[in-house]
Amino acid sequence: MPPQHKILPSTNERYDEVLSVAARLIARDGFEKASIRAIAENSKLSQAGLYYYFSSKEDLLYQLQKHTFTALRNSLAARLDPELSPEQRLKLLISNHLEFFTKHMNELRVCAFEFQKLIGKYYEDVQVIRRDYFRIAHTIINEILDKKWGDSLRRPDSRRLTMYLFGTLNWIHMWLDTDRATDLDTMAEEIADMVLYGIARGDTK
Amino acid sequence: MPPQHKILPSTNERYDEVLSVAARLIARDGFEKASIRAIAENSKLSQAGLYYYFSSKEDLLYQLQKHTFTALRNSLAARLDPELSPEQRLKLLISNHLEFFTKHMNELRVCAFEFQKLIGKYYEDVQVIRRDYFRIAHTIINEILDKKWGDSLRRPDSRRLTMYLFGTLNWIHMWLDTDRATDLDTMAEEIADMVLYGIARGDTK
DNA sequence: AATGTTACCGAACGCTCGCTCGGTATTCAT
DNA sequence: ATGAATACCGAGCGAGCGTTCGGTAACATT
Repeated sequence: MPPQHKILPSTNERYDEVLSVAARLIARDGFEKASIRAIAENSKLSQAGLYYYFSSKEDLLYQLQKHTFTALRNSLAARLDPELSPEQRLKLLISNHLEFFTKHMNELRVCAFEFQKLIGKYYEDVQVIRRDYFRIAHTIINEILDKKWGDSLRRPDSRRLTMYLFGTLNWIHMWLDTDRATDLDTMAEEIADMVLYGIARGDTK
Repeated sequence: MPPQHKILPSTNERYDEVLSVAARLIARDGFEKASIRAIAENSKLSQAGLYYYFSSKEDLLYQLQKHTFTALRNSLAARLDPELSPEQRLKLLISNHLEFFTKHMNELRVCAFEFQKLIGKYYEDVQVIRRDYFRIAHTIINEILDKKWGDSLRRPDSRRLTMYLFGTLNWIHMWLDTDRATDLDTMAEEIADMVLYGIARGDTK
């Protein structure tokens, strides 16, 4: 675990507000352009005051990503029932992801697009949770492939398929209008249907 | 068209080298962290010398994106044969995109992830080409949907489906190893098959 | 031979950045 | 009552940023 400036109780209003403000500004302006000064002002803190809660700007980004990604993974893990078919679990993963999107758009955006800005131990520590989330999806997709392809030589690569799905999910930040995010249930079904059954007629293949 | 510092002949070695170096550094470090100093040094130019070719850092990003995106769209347009079925045209779009990826990875990455850094007229000018590229994909997908869904109420939204596809394509920059990019043909087929026919058995739907 | 254009460069300006330092008011424990 | 911990703040440092300015050598034109 990377060095943390201070161990704080998780119920700290100021701390949470700073994270929320930082997520908003970093999501809008990018990590480099979102200055400590701007984050402090919008949190009603002085710049120096910020450093009571975070040891550096990178530490702030790290806390934000770790907190968000952990919440996303836990939200999924809590819902996944091993009794469900892999197809149903895939739909659940997608709708969980999109639901999380509506609730924590800024935070998720920062996780998706700024995670390469972390280096060294900060990076690796977040990467652990990231990989965990990936592994869940990867396992589901592998089970789906088992049913259709078995050990066939034409079986597609499950890791890449998982990446294709995450591409679709993460790219939503780039085009979906903040306010019009009402069709999330429809979208979750659309994406699941596309990945599972395709958009073209099966018999013309 | 945004103000251009200078109209230069397109066959200018120095100019091309600066664009190539800038693409490499911006792809690696991001637009803000890739400094004019670093770009100049790697181009064997002084900082001041750079401003002979570009009026500002934003102008440099604009030139890079416009040049790259135009080449991508033209490459696709030249290959698209209206005689082909929409399914075949979709495969062609995907393999053209991935082939362009292998040849101009840095440039494409900058187009995908830094296009929001342009503002005003710079942004809109690139957006025109971007939209053109989108429209081509959108049209193809609409034709595919026509065959399966017609006017059915359950027909999925073609714009969103197009965005899902671009998400998959653009996200490849985030995970594909530079050197190991040998399976591009396999990947193009994988993506096309996933989008067109899905990864699960059709009869268990 | 004189003039203009092209293709640069060294130096520096003004600004913003992340971060630190010394201090302070408030709360809490002894 | 006193000392320590908590939760900050004002001011400023040094570094790096994009950009500009005044110059200049090489070449082309007249």
